[in-house]
Amino acid sequence: MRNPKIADAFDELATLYELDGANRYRVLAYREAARVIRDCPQSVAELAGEGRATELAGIGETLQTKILALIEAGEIPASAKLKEKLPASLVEITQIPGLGAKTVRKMYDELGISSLEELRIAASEQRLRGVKGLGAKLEENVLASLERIEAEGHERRRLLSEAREVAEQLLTALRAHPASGEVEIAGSVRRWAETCKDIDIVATATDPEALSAALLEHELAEEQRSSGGGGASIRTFNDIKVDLRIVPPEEYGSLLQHFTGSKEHNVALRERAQRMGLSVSEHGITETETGVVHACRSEAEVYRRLGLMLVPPELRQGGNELELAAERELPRLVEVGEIRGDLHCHTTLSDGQNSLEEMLGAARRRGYLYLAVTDHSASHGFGNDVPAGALLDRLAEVRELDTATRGIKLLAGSEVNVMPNGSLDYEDEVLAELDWVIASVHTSFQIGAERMSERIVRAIEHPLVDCIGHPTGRLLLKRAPYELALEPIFEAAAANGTMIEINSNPRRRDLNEGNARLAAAAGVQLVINTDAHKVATLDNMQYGVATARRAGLGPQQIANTRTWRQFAGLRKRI
DNA sequence: GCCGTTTTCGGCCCGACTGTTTTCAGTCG
Repeated sequence: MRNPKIADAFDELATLYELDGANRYRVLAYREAARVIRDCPQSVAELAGEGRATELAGIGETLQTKILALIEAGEIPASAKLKEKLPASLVEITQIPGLGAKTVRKMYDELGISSLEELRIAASEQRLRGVKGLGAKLEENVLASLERIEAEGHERRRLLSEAREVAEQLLTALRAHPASGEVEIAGSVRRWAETCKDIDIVATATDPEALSAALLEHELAEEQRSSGGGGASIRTFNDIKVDLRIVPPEEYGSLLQHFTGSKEHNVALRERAQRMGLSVSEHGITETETGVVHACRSEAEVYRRLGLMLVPPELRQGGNELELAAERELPRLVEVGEIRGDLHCHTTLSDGQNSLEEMLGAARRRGYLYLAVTDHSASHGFGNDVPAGALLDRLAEVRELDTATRGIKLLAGSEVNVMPNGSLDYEDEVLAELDWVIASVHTSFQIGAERMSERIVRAIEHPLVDCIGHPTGRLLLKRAPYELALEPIFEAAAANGTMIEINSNPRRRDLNEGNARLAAAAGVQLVINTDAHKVATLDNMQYGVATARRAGLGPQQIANTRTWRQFAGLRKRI
């Protein structure tokens, strides 16, 4: 059983307990456990089988027993028992914004509401206001939420790239406004998370009303949600919610820290503060004993007062970053400016939109020292296949262009398909002519973890394969990774000197941060590539670098921060 | 239910907002 399924079961159990009126800290414990299980890079089912799930923070003997029961019986006995008492469909009602377990339980006890449809009818018949504490406004909100849920399914997340585009435009506009002081993006966008729900911006201003107005009047704003001296809120034309919060300069650091999150990071930060006799909020740091409040102008001050190094936003994940910050051992993270070359891109030869010359010119303008052009291979579908003959023609073209170009080395490469049995779709004699070979899986995703891992390991062991492309095949918000075991893959890659890619396409981010961290720890050389299909998407490098930063990786762990000469020294073939 | 610079019991992050109240519980980020 995979981790997300176990995590979902505990989330459901947490809500059931909450509906049952259990101790809130017990509920919290189940929710925390669900999060830990979801984020765990190893199979929690296997850990529990070995009696080692208790090594995870937040999982004790009781939860381990429940995990084993879940795997054995398909359901946690405690959940089954609660579902005899309460309809399981109440859980789904708590998903509606504004309706927590307490309210849902009350509506069930007093009105017998146990499904979304019953809720809709009761709200439209204005029967909810008969319950003490519920009123007309709630009925209105419930109906609006139900309508939205019907229209767009559950709450819509979007790719970071989509939100960043909007966030950066707004940031530029707000910073240019005469009333603005400090302006910064906060939230998941600032942490470079894979997906996000909304955009948070925090600011100081000489005239807060005027700065709020600037957001409301921005050309991207479709709906003005609210406004005032404390900030403003809009919805953009592409339906992204944006919150601007404005505070006095002396509280700016505290506010920025607070709204950058993550939630898990802030919880850990506050727990640490409490042990020091301090209390952290978005207004400042309070000495519990004296009540003295220290408002913080900068984020650095927030962390300094807690005895910590400034934690880069990408690392604020609620992992071990605070311990590292306390020991002054936070890693020095790789930066976009340190990337010296891109080793995965496409041209019009396969499915790209720009020519070889155009891609080379763009790479050169970026200041790269090398570029590998890696069009798809012989068996690639969609009419974008490149027969061996065409590849050899391209090779000659690359050699000629490389000789004629100063300042950047152009490499002849290919992104070859790894067939289901692990073989490649060009003959070795053809591959041997190339400077750089990426092997990727593009077909037959459903062959099971074991066969998929063997397939990729075989490609890794091929002497002419330099690198594995987008290793897990996931597409964010679209397609789950295919089933595979990464441990043997990382082990084989380290042993064979085959590099592994962090694909920077914002829909891929593959490897993801957790797996990139594990790969680096296993001694694998990582390469950050864009997989660009046109000149503009060479800019996606920032997303791959963000994933590496979130994995805590520095330039020494990323092979393409090297010059080409240094890079060549890391390769298995010279 | 978990966990230990509070160490096997007694705590467990904080404040704003909303809608409903007339002093606050519930929800959310």
